[in-house]
Amino acid sequence: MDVREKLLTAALKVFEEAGSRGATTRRIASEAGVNEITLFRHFGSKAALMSEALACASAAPVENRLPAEPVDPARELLAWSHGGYAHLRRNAAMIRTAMGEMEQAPDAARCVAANPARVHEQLKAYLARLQERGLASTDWDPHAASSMLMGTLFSDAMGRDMMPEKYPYSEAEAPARYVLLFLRAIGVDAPAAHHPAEGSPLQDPERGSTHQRRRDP
Amino acid sequence: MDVREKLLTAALKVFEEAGSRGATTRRIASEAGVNEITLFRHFGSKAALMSEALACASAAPVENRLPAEPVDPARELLAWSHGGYAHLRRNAAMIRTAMGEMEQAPDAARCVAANPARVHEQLKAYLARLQERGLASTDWDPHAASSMLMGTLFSDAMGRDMMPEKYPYSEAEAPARYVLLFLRAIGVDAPAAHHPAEGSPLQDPERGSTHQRRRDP
DNA sequence: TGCCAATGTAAGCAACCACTTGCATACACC
DNA sequence: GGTGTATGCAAGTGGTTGCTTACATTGGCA
Repeated sequence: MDVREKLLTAALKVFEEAGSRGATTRRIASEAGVNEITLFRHFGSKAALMSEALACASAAPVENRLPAEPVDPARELLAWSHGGYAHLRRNAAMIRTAMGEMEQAPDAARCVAANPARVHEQLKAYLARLQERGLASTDWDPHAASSMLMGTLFSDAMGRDMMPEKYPYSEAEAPARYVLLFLRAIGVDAPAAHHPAEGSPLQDPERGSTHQRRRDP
Repeated sequence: MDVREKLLTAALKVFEEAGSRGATTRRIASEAGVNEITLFRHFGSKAALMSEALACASAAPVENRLPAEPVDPARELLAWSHGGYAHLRRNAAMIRTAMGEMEQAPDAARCVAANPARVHEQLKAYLARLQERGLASTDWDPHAASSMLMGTLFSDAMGRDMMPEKYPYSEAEAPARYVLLFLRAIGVDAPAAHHPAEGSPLQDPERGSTHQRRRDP
């Protein structure tokens, strides 16, 4: 493994667990198994190293794609949520630290914030398309709905480390639980038997049987 | 204003914008308009000051209460969301910083996490009561639903400072947008004309008229 | 007036920080 | 063998940090 690369990943790891002030050049170099001077010879300054490490870390793409034309909203939103949630969980520590230092290093925070802003636009467009195609109700706002689904996944991914008792579901099944509620919110039918392996146990036993809505009581 | 109190609020403010490593005793004292030595004479050490400041800050109660017995779910959940959201917005900087330092100072993070964990239990109990009383559908999980509503409000409150363009709604109306979606998710009717002042403009024009659900197409 | 507690000023300490200089070592390539 | 390049080691620079010591000032109260 190249020395530069070792230093970059070490910088990211130390940053995650100590913040930029706690990420001292000594600690980063030691984490990379490299002399501290090598760090300066390669990157010139700590600031340059940190900014490069953060930039290349948040450039990692999210591997969840929504089709331009929706076909099976339940299945597509579930797959999308799984991918996005996994990405959030993988980078949870970095995201938390970068958010915590937004006031002191707004550029780092903005670099981390670029990704979700773009993803939000994609989801919003997909949801609007659902409405156009008659695949969902039309009496809700795609922007708010997109914020809702993303926010739910985000705060689960961030809070799971801080309040484990608040999240009894496994990371694997949590997104499905939220998506189920979300589909009801936007007026999409609950998924049919698409995923026989994981479809059934995610709802309460009396599933669907008592779906009463009080209409003008 | 007492010197102790001035130091505590100054410590909190500096912590919010610089983190615990950036919150130097010199800076806190200067922020409080007090000599640095007075800080040590009052609190003995920086760690003691910070822990007391954080403890008393996160002890501030959330002023949103849910009734033990639900009467008007839409109105009650909307009021609850408004209160909780306002509290989150007020403490957003502190919460972000504390979350970012979870790895280095887990006790501070746990002290901040205590409040939402308790609130989550209250909301979950309320939602379960809604189901028992037949005021909502029964084919969803109160735990996941509580996480969803809280997570939505939380990530809006945290992200609004970092990505203003992602949140075009004002802080005043954002909770209502989410609550509207949430009520649909849990199968509660949209609020009737309870809030004539703010009820109408929060839904799309064709409100309720095209609430179609594809049933076994 | 004298006393005492709270606060301020000045100076400094050891530890740590980012970063530099000077020199030794290793290894690849000609 | 000679040369250049990458790395390591030792030491040190000026600056900051948490915290201390010693002494002066203030103001309320007996």
